[in-house]
Amino acid sequence: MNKIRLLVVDDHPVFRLGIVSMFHDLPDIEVIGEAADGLEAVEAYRTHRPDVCLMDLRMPRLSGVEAILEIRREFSDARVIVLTTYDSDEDIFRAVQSGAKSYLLKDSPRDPILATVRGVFSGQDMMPKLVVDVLSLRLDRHELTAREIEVLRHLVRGRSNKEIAANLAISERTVKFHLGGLFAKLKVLDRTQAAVTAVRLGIVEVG
Amino acid sequence: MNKIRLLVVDDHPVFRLGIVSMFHDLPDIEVIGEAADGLEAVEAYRTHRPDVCLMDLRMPRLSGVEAILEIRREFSDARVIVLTTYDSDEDIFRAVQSGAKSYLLKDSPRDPILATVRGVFSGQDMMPKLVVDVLSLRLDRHELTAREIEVLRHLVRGRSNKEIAANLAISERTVKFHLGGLFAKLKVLDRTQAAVTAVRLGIVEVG
DNA sequence: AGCCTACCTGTCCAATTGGACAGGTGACAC
DNA sequence: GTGTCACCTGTCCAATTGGACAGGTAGGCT
Repeated sequence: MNKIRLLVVDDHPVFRLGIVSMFHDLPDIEVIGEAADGLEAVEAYRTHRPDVCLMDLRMPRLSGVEAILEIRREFSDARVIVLTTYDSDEDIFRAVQSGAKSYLLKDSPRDPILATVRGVFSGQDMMPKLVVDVLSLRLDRHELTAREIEVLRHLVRGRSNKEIAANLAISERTVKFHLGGLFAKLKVLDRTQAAVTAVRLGIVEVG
Repeated sequence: MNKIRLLVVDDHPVFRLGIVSMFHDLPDIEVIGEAADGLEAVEAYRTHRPDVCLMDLRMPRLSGVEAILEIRREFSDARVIVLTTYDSDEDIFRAVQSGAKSYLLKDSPRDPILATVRGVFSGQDMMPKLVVDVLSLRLDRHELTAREIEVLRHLVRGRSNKEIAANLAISERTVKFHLGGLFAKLKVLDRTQAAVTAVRLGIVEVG
């Protein structure tokens, strides 16, 4: 019998250890890899091709949402379960938009976590009621494009339009174009509000 | 040989499992008790009299800081290490004030955690550079004048200089004057970076 | 083919921004 | 008194910003 092959992604070593211990000695699940941030997660996914991935959201270098997007771009059938501390509607929304199959909080007891891994492995989406409630409130929101998110990342780091243009190898005018799209989608009026909003909603991580 | 007797306090079952696993099979440390919130921690401390206590901060019923204060009121030589997710200057400040011997983040690797437990057991205070940095940032924050903080709060909410001026009943020029002071003290070059920095350091709360 | 989308670019212009000059006040301490 | 500090104000100017025009390409879907 083949066990469910699990990839665990979390930047907290101790939490990873807890997760791994939780799955220790189970007859039907085994942890076949660990990653400490989004970049490592993408690499580990390419290497190990796990059946299911447990993914934290807020991590250095590449956030969980960014990692899920990248993984699902390469492996559209990837089954990722978000396991995080945070339950803000924005975190939930972005995680589900990015293609996560479930959304669990880190203070969940052991049994629901095991049940979710088994359910997602068998192809089900296992969204708790909380998630459904949150999503029903915001069906109208539009996703930011990949380019807009790139520009937003630079913006949050305090780069000027000129610097962003040089960095992305596009014209300054095009940077303004993407900023316009961002302002509209984030419902703000200038770059400062956009930066604060991006940080508040967790669209861009700051360190 | 007597092992270091450790009490682990955290409201996340998975995280407690990780901690306990980390100390499993060590020759010189053993976990002799666990608690899931501050009240349980105080009771467990009375019962077990551990050598060292690992304590989370944000927990139900009684917070980590409250638990430390209560424990140290009864056992003034108690050695408590804070182990938490949060690194805001307020959390760090209050933990150090309450008498914690060290302050670790949950994303710390295994070895520094072990080293800290051993160091604190032998009577040292083990404050990582993080704590020193954050406390000095807190001093920097206090160098901001009351007016500057007011301006900063408006800035983070996306107000223009004109709007801030109207709101504070001062001239637009004076707003610029305060902004200049903020840029220098926050070591940034424009309002966008100032806003992001203010949010990152927790000087202004959002959401 | 037509349609849609993401993406890219240009010119022109009004508004905003941030800094360099230069100068005020009142309060509190030595 | 003198000094210091937070606070306030002005003019002038270069740079940046953001928007209103008005276009372009490449790829996917029907």
